[in-house]
Amino acid sequence: MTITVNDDFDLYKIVNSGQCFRPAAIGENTYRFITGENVLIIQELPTSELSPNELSPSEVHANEIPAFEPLSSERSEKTAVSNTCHTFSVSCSENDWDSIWTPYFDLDLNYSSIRESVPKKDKYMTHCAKVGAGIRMLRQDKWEMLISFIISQRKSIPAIRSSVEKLCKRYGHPLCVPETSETFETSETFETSAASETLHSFPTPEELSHATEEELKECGLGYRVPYIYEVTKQVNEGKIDLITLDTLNDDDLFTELKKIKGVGDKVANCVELFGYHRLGRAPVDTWIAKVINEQYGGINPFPAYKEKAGVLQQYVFYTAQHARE
DNA sequence: TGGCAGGCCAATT
DNA sequence: AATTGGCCTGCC
Repeated sequence: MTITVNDDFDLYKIVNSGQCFRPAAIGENTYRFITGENVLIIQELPTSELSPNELSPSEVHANEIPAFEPLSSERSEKTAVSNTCHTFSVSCSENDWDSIWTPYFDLDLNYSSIRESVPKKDKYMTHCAKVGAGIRMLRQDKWEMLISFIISQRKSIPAIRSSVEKLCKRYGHPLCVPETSETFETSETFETSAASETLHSFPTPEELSHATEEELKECGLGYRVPYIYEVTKQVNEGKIDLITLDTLNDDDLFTELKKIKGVGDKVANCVELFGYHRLGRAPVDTWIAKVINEQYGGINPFPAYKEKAGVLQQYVFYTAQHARE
């Protein structure tokens, strides 16, 4: 079926914003998302027309702003408009779109107004909001975020993806993948990467408890193995209840998450932002630290943005990662 | 080819 | 409280 979105919504940027590790591009303007037992294939359709007062793609990325270039040819020029009406073909029912995917993509929150609320005097933030427009804060699974971001330390994004996929393949269970051949055009470049193999869920705590420490090492987890092993045991024994933790305020949740072995400031903030949807959290990693030093004289600008900090952090992170000097 | 990657922990001041 | 070395592994 076809759906429309009247707010910032850019699948390429979402997939490449660092907040998620499993969603992927599987074809021309076509992406696959997974949450729980559900798999979504979503394809952006060409925009029919722009309203007169909307900016055209070339205007959006013009000016003397450092050139923003897509990482690869996966992305066609036509889809670069982020702040207009988008049409998508989706593989799910209307009911599933409303009850599962609308919350997942956080479509009830107006992101363009967050973007536009950035004061002009914060020039760098304004620039990043423009470059990152279209990113949304996915409401992802708490357990998956906790494990994924414990794994993420001292790893590059491709390495994180690789480890997470190994965990899914070995300990998750098979998922039903929507049929794509009729509704969606799949280009040859992507077919081999995703379409051929069966897709697995992210392992539940129970499923992951079947892994021995020796087996976890084979997933490329290195020194993080005891962290993963320990937290899995604690969750299964009920010593950690990720759902109940959601009743805590941001600071108390932070304190509790940091009690977990292998979870420091950065990971705790990531779990809060991506797993608990605490949008006031702005994790400081090496990229953001660099920006704070080079653009803000060493003073972290995010806390002042209160409940918008997390969204803006994603814009900045995306910009920093994709900037070409 | 080796340095480094989206850190954290423990030991040391 | 602040600083520092060590750590598994894979990617560029």
